[in-house]
Amino acid sequence: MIPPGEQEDRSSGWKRDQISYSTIRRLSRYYRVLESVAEEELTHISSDQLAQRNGVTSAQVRKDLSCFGTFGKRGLGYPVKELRNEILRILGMDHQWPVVLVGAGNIGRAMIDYVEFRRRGFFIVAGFDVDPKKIGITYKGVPIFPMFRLPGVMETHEVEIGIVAVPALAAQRVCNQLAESGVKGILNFAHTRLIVPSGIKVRTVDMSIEMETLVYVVKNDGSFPLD
Amino acid sequence: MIPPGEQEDRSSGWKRDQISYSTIRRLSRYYRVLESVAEEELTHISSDQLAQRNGVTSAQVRKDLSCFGTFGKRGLGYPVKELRNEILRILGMDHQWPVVLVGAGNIGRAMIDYVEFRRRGFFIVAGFDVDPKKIGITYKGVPIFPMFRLPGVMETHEVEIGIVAVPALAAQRVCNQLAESGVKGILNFAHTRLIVPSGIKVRTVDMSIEMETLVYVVKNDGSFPLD
DNA sequence: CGATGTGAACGCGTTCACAGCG
DNA sequence: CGCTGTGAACGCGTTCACATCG
Repeated sequence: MIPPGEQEDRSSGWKRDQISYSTIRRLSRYYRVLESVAEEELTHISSDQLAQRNGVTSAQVRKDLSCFGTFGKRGLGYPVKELRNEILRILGMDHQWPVVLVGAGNIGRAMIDYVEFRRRGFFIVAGFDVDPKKIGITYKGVPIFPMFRLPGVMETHEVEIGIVAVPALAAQRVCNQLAESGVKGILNFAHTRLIVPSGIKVRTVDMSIEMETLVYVVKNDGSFPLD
Repeated sequence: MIPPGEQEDRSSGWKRDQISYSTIRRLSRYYRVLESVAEEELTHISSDQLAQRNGVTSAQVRKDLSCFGTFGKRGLGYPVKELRNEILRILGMDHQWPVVLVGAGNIGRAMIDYVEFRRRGFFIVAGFDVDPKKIGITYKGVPIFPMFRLPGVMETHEVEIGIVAVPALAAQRVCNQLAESGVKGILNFAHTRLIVPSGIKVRTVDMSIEMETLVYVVKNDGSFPLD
């Protein structure tokens, strides 16, 4: 049913293969380590060091990286800064990503506050809300607009990513509005499964599920890894 | 290196087996569907209906449930309310879980606001912060205390779960304090990998990683499932 | 007949082990 | 010799297929 799925090369010489969800998430964590190591002026790092700092095996690190190219030097390790830049590029963090935020409640404002976001190249161009008391204000430099301005703002800023931080009951409606405005990816904090047209990617972060998973392992001294 | 790990039966007649992380998370979602279905006064639901409402296969649903017992009736489906209660019990949500919150910033307050939490049996007994401006106030009925009161509050309320909602730089210190006060599980929102004594479970929710994963699939039209 | 429960088959990510190279 | 890169082996969660039972 699924065709062999050819996959052409990108800008630099990638290997073709199917990259897994887990690999991408680990890449994101390797990057964090490389960032701090770079400050220590170390020039090279071994797969084993990277592994230990992330709670995985060195073979895992090497496999993950080998999906994208050959970055290491045998007997030496990986050049810290080069590898860091490489991962940056792979993740698409080598340029800025404009983002819209729907819902200016606590979660929404937390996202605006989140300094790590800015550092990683995400910037929230505007927030949107239905609450008249929130509309018109500017929170930490981010203007909060009424919903009807969503399509316009998304178009002018060429926004592809939206954050949904509204109550569960409003989430699907907001999601539809984002979809109509041409969103490509949604980070959803609402306690609901969103239905989207095919092609739009949704990542839901559900605090309830996280808590329940945590409680389960605590209660049963569960042995599966949580992280 | 890891001993075979026997696993004894609990209260009612569970099956012994190794439950997977994914199974628990799905259970949490099945529960949500059962909740809404129960309101529609339907008495039974098939694995197929449960599956479609969650974007998984019916075989998956049956396998998941069969880990914990035999709840369905052949040719009929699963009794909605019974199954709901069963899952409630499996997840440990059949009783209240007192929780402490460290960090009364936006994320912290978002957790206090999060109504779903209350409904699921989590209640935040107190918040803690180092900011004198926050200490002493009460947010939505939750008092905010100075850090030194953490051990006392945790003991009197027999708290096992803590939420870390502080900046990355403070997270490990807070984590240590929680550990010393006898925490069993931590939900961590800080952009850091926490080091904990063995036995303490940590679930980290890192918005940066979520965003970067999302961006990757958007950018490369990634084909792996995000949710 | 309809839907569950489950052993067997499958697919895929992780780990192992070692060849290869600086 | 040290560490990378990688094919092969492994383990495990998912899917298939069907016996089973109301």
